[in-house]
This record gives sequence, C-alpha cells and structure tokens, in this order.
Amino acid sequence: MKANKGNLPRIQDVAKMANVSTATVSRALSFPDRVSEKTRDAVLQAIEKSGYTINQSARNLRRGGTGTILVLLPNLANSFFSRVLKGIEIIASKEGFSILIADSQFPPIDETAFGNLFNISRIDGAIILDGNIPKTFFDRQNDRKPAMVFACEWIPGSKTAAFHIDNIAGAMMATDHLVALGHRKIGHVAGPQNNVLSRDRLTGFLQSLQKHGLNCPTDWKIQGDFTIESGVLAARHWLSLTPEKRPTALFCASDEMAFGLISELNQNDIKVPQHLSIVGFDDVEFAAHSIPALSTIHQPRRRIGEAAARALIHKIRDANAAPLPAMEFELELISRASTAPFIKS
Amino acid sequence: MKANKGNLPRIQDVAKMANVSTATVSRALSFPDRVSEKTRDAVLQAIEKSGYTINQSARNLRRGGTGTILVLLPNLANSFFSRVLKGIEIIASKEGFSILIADSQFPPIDETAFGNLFNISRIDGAIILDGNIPKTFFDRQNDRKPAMVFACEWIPGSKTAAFHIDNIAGAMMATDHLVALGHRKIGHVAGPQNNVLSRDRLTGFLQSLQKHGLNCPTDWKIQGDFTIESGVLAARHWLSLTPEKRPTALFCASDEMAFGLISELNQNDIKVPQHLSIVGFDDVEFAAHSIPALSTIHQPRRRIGEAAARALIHKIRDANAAPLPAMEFELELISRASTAPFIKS
DNA sequence: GGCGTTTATGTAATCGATTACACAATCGTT
DNA sequence: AACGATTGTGTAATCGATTACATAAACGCC
Repeated sequence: MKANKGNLPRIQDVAKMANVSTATVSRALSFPDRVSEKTRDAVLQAIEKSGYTINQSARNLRRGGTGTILVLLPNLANSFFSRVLKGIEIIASKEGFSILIADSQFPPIDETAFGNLFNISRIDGAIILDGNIPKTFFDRQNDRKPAMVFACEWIPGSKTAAFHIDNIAGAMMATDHLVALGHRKIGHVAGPQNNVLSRDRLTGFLQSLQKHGLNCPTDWKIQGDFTIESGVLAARHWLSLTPEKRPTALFCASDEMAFGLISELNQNDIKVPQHLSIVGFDDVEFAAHSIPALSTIHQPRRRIGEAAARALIHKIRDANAAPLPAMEFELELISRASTAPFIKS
Repeated sequence: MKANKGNLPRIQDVAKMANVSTATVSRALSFPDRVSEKTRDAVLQAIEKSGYTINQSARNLRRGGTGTILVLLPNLANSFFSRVLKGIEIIASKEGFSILIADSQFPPIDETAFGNLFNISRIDGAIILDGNIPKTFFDRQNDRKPAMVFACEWIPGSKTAAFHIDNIAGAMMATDHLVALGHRKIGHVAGPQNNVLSRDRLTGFLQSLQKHGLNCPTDWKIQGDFTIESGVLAARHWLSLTPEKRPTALFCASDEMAFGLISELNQNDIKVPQHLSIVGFDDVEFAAHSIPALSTIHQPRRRIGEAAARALIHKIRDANAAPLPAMEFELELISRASTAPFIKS
C-alpha cells in the first residue's frame, strides 16, 4: 500500500505484497515460464494492485542498454519519411524502445555531431534513412558501434542490412508504362546526383528504353533533386526546347518533382497529359488528388519502416544472431490521369 | 587507457586519469563552477582523451528522471505535424532528451494504452498535439502525472500551458480577404465537429461575416474533417446546390480540404478561382504549388514546436518555476491564385 | 529408498553516476 | 593571531532492477 518516498511502487513493494523476493518478481516479468503458475499469478496480482511499472532507467543500467534507437532521416518535414517513421514507431513502441530523431540535412550535421548521435552510451541502434552519411564514419572499425540498419536508402557496398524496394524495377515499370502507351520520345527528371535512389531509378529508366530499342538524348535527361522546386526548373528546361524536339513523356524520379513540373507547365498553358505524359515515383499522399491525378509507382513505406525496426531490434537483442531473412517489398504501378496514349499530331 | 570490460570508459576511468575522485568529475560536468579551474581542465582533458560520455541510464536512475519526452500526435503521417515535430526535435536533442512518439488516432488508442504511454516511469513529460484525448485522464489528480504542455491543439478550460496560434484571428483574416475581394456569398468547409481548431475557425469565420453585415445559410456550412477526402465530399455538396444558390467563395478550415475540393471541382469543369474563390488554412508544403496555387493562412509550425518543447523542458527541470511567458505566433495571409475578385455574372 | 536431476525461489553483488556528509585548506575580519 | 566562513575535494550510500550463485524441494528411476 504505502510506497516509497518518490511515491512510485518499486519492485520491492511488489515483492513484499506477493510474499516473494525481488528476484522472483523480476523473473515473473522477464521469463514468465521460470516461475510457477501460482507465484506468477500472485506477482501479477500484486503488480496490478500496486500499479507498478518497471523503471526503465534501472533496467537499462543493469542490462547495459539504453532502450532508445536513433532514426536518422534527411528531412523530417517530408511526408515520405514520416510514413516510414510511423512504421518504425509502431514496432519500437511495441518493443519498449524510445526513438531519438535526427535530421541529417536540415540543419546539416558535421562529423562531430555525427559521432555524438551515434554515441553508444545514448543509443542501442540506429535506423538510417540517408545514404549520404559520411563514409569515413562507417569505415571506422576500432571502437564500439551501435547496431545499424538502412531503410529506403543505403550505402552501396556496405554490409549493413538495408530495407528498400527494387528501385531499378520500379523505374522500369514506370518507363514501360509510358512505352506501352505508345510514347517513343521519353525523358527523365533525375534525383540528386550523389544519391543511390537517383542512380537506380536512372538505371531502370535506361534499361527499359534499351529493352524497347529507344534512347534518350542528353537534353531529355534533366537534373533535379527530388524537390518540388527542382520540378519547376525541369518544366522550364522542357519549355526551353524547340517543340518538335521535346519528349512527349517524362518519368520523374519523385512525385514532388512531378508535382512542381506539372504546376509550372500549367502556368505556361501546357496541359498534362494532352501535351505531355508524366509518371512520378513514391505515390505520396497528394498524388491521387493533384490535378491531374498523378500516375506513379507505389511503395509500401510503412511496411519498410516496420521491417527495418524489427530487424534492428532483432540485432540489438542478439548481435550474433542470424539476420532476419531479406524482404521483398512489392511495387505497384498506379495509373491515373497524368499519363495518356501518345497521339500523333 | 584501459577501459572496463564493456569497453566504454566510465566516470571512474576519467577520475583515475585526472587524479581526482568520481565526485569531482561529476561536479565538473554538472556544476563547472563548483570545482577549481585547474581540476576542471584536468577533468575535461581526461574526458577528451578517454572519449568518455555519460551513461544516461545511470544518471537517469540516480536523478529520478527518464530523459525522454512523449510527443502525442493525431497522425504522424501528416506533414503538418511533422513540421511541428521537427521543432520539438531540435530543442529536445539540444537539451539531451529522447522522444517517444505516439499516434493517438491511427491506430486509435484506448484509455489503458493511454495510461501506459503517460506512465511516469517511462517519460518525464509530454507534448500533446491532440485536443481529443480522454478528459477523464486529465481530471485524475490522485497520482503522479508527468509534466505536460499542449501544442497546436488544446483542451478548452484546461490549465495546462498551450502553444498555438490565434485560430479565430486567422479565420477572420481569411474571411476578410474574401470580403475584400468583393465576395458576399461566402461559405465554409469546417473541420471535425469535436475539434477546438474547427470551433475557433468557424467562430472567426462567423465574426468576420457579422462584422461585414453578411450571413451564412446552413447550406453553405459544409461539414468536413480536415482530410483531402472530406474536401472532395464538400465539392460534391457545392455542386449539388442550384447554381444561383451557390456561394461564390469558400473558406476551408484546412489546406488539405481545399486541395480535395479543388481537385473534385476540376473533375466537374468548375474552375478555381473563375467560378469559385477558395482560401485554405495552414500553408502546408504543396499549397504554393497546387493548381491553382492556394491562398491560405500561414502559421509558424516549427516555431510552435520549439516553443512547446522549451516550455516543457523548463517545467520538467523545475516543476515549481514560473511558466515561461506566453507566446504570440504571427499569422500571415498568403494570397495566391485560388482567390480572385468577385465578378458579377 | 537412495541418488542424480530438474524446478522454484532467495540472497546479495552489480550496473555507473550522483550527492549528502565530512573534512581540509584557504580566506577575511577584527 | 584566532575564529568563522568559504571553497574544494573525497568517501561512501544510493537510485531500482537484474542475475550469478546457492539452496531447497520435488521428481524420476532402478
């Protein structure tokens, strides 16, 4: 009944109520089948009655963990990532982990800040959604590093487990779709140059073209950076081409860019899909409701987050355990109103 | 040089290196002016050389805190909230707190889950972005509760500090804008019924109308719930009215709804702003790039998150300290292309 | 019935930092 | 010079849960 000064019941209080030792209470919680059914019930009842909840700091201290995982994302204020984050959150909270969130790009962090984030005394592991973190960091093998997994992005050649879709396949699906609609002059708005996603999506785009015996002049490969603004710039580039030299369809490496592109074209009285077909990538929230509704490649963002979190926690709990089996994330081409059959003019 | 088995330097290792006691090391870190300059330097140097970092679990256990704050938001996969979250994250990580994120509405949580989240042995405090959490929870005064502040939303009548814009003023600005453009038949697409933001925005809307001697028939008050989909439904409602009985302008309580509304109207060959002017609320990312670009009310989401986090941490550090002074968050009417002067037809 | 095994539980050391208390050295004042 | 106040530092208890080790009881088998 009476608790200690801090007013919160401790394991001792529960032990007293249930007439057992603290060790037994601890075991009843951590290894229920190590105690007899009778005592387990008594303990659970005492816990119920006292309103006891475990003191995580004490447990973490004793167990040598921190109970928190770091989620490093390029930009939190981006709904693409917040969906993934949601998947992570679902698993993490179910498993009793807190989340430490950090943006790597805004504000940009330097390597020292980086070391602080990854400080093993603060976190048990990290989920990294940014393939552009300093490589030197990963190469350091001398000191203790927390468990890590990648999600969505990754570092090519790294042995760290990575959870992401097959971006090459996705880009091929998108491009195939345009070809199937009869387009032969197809361009690409690419993501940032040093990014793995951009690279793979470009590769998939080119592979699809090659498969169909098409090619893409330099003029039709437009450099972007995934942002709406770069989509606007891409539109200006397209507009700057002489009309007969314009592609009739564009594959954009992100929905955001497609969005900015369409917006700017609209300002200049170019209609999508009548004058130009456009496919995006990601199927973000607004894709279904933009004008016109955007054809795009859907990827299961929440499931990716969940898978990454599960794998990380698995690794944290047993560093030497076999990694969870690799996962396939299904992709889907969502054909909406921004793409239409090519019509000879 | 040699560390303990776990391989991480502890405060003892630092103490030994600096030839002082652990107490002194601890003081050098927590109360730098309680130790002489000479020893402080020695300690800092030892810390530097050993790469020592504090073990948060141990500190938390001893100090009786958890070092984590709960952020409760209605839906993480919503860029409005993720911007606020970013502000929170900036302050929290600067102050050494981890964040535990929870969605209150998706998946919905019951009162038990709620109690678990707010368990004081897991968190030091909470920032609540959802005004719809169970009232009974707040009324319980018997047991220990963590420190709390509201952000964006709040519970009317609650004494808990709340950080949010003046929604009534914002709604008035939006409505005044439509009136200034010459509109006299103005409708409103409201947010969910049990929501404080909806309520205040409706109030501001009505106050503006009254100020200008206008009124709003029931038909022109359309019930929504802040989502894109409910904007689509609002469009259908508007379309169902006989043309001469339609409002010529609508104030939408959220940008999302305005977005869905415009999208659906567009499907039905109604052009914004030629046939109907529309103002939104929040100035979310895509507002500037939708077609047409959306006129809306801008609110400083990140600053709200920062202010809330600062206030919460202040309260956690000293429960009895005077609360930080209330803040004013500036609002701004952003006039874009979705609103146009009323033209007699 | 006796002995090895399994099962259930208790005792007490331990994780690493903080801080109450004690003590010594230095300072300021008259 | 003597005494109280101040400053700087060390010793050791403490936060609460976990777990290695010990022990006791119950079981199984010949």
